[in-house]
Amino acid sequence: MVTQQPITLRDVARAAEVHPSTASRALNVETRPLVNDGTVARVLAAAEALGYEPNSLARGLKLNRTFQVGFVLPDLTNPLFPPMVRGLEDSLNGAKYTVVIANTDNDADKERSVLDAMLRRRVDGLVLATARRHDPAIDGLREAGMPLVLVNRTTEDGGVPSVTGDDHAGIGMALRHLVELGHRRIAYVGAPTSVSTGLARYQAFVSWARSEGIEVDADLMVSADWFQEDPGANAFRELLERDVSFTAVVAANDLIALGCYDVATEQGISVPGEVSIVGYNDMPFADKLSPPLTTVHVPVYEIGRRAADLLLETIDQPTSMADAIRLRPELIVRGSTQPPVS
Amino acid sequence: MVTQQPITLRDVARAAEVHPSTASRALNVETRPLVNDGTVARVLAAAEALGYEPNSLARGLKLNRTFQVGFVLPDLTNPLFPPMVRGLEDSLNGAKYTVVIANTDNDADKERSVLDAMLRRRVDGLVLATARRHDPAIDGLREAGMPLVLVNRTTEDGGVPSVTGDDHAGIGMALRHLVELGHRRIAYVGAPTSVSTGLARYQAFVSWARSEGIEVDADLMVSADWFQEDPGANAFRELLERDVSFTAVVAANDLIALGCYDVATEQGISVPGEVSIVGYNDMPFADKLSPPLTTVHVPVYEIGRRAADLLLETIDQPTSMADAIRLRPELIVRGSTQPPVS
DNA sequence: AACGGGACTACAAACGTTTGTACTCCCGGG
DNA sequence: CCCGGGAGTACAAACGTTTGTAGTCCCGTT
Repeated sequence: MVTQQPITLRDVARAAEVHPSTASRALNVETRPLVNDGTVARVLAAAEALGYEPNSLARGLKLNRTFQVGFVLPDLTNPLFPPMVRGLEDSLNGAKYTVVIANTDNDADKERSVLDAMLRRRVDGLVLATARRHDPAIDGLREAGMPLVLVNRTTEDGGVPSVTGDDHAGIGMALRHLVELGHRRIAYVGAPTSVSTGLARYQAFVSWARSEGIEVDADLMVSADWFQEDPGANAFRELLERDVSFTAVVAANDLIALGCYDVATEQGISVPGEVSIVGYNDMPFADKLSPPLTTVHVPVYEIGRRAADLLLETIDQPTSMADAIRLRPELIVRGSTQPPVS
Repeated sequence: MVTQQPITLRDVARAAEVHPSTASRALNVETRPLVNDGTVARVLAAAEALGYEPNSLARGLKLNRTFQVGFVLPDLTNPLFPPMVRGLEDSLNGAKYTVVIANTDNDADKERSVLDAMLRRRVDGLVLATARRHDPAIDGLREAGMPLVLVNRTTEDGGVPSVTGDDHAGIGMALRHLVELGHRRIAYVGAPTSVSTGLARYQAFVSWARSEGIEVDADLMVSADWFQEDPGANAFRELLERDVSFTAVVAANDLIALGCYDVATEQGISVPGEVSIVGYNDMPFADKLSPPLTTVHVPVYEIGRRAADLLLETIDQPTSMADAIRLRPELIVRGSTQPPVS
């Protein structure tokens, strides 16, 4: 912990009595075979003894890399993202990379400007949580040859590696849970289909409803304007005004479910007494709501880790295939669902 | 958005028909007076036209700076921190700095290792949210000459700049609120006094109780083992077992208050019917609990911003005074407090 | 006995900046 | 007429790496 002025490669070279270039090759596992085993040992010992740590600026300058990757997300304050950031950092720090976070607040102008800043900062790669189904910004980045990985959402234009939760499976778990409890009239409070998750969850709901033999009634489906509480509340109000009967609702995410909660208390509807609600994401504090929210847990930390790994791969060999990794979610049953009373 | 291979200083020098060194001086506002006004104009124009962005690696290598600052915190997943991170980034990115986040999970070994990693990474400064009242790690960093700013918590060994909420004022707001509602028997569910916030809030409670003419009864004071839900629940249970009467409790933070909630429902005690509870921090979703939590809002984003500014100052002139900035909190009255029934 | 070549190592240039120093003008004063 | 000096600019070294190339040594083959 004492002040040590930086040890350079020259220092360890001198200590090992070799030329700096030899020391460099000895330390780099790629080039290590080029140098005699004895010398390698000497260099390694010297480096260890002196506590040598390569200067990543010099390294980056030479290799034309910044060892920084950008993470572009709507808003770090959304509880979905901190665990993802932890996953990213845990993976990337090990590889000596650094994560720089940028928030777009769902604003197109701001998104453009943060992407621009990232480019000028010369990040080595980008993790994007802001993809729309057709996204010119992403096309631009790809053309510019920037290594990319999408998380959470994907684009339909293909060719971009991504790591997401398996929305089809997840919605299936939610729906089957309700069906098993005995619900037959199940509503869906969705989200904009302009982003992949909104579309996928909608489609999954329809498809699972069919395969479970549940009636798919357009009157039972509404869409919130965004994945947030107020839009969710508005959508649920709209649903109630239609005056159709239902005993349960699947929400496109937890915040929308929260909006449904609000309207339910507002209108004196008991949850889960009169209507069961299941959310999506299992955000922190979902267990602290009243009633505790039954929801589908998506492995967010893991998504971060895998995205990091994928990005590193892409940086190292830009030719690599565009994997689309889907991680399996898990149903978390809490207090917001129960058999229908009817 | 098109692929542009990097423009270097040589390029703009060539375009402006000057030597790179002259271009460098012209672009740097510090050294600009050294060069003829006309040439400055020519260089600036060329740089603008070519879209020149200095390579920060080369710059950092020369200046012996990484333009990275570390943010060491217990856990990004704690909802207190994301807004703070946003504040930090908003301030630092403007100054071309990058924030690298490290979590300690409240583990001493891990803290040591992340600090070590930060040092080896040669960050230009550190923001610490993990200070204990006497903290050898911090002493070590100071001796090593690392620019530091503490947030949230402070150390008592002095001399380190810090940005915190004003806990004395905040606890005062909480207590006065309860007194104004008519409460006289008010309990305090505290937190470890080994960290500054724990101590300050405890002392503030005692001091405000006195000045408000409230009896300070040791039987009404317990301490949770940590700022978390389960420890809060245990502490509250202990308080109840003492079988002393009280009508309200001040909790040292929101999570501890949450623990009190849990025990209350568990033992059939109605909040706020039988006992009012006020928390501290105003964490996200505090308004979503049932009942919505009355709490003291601390300006976390602002803390981040100010910490960043302070750190930049400290980096630029290490002689600068060790300011201790205290930001004023605000009472947020929600549903967990009401006049005592008695 | 000479030579090709493998194994290893040293040399030097380069990445893109910043900055100390030296150079060239040109002007005014002695 | 010469010289000191200020203003402006160019030169070159340096930051700490990586890597292409050239050098040395020695062994085995002819």
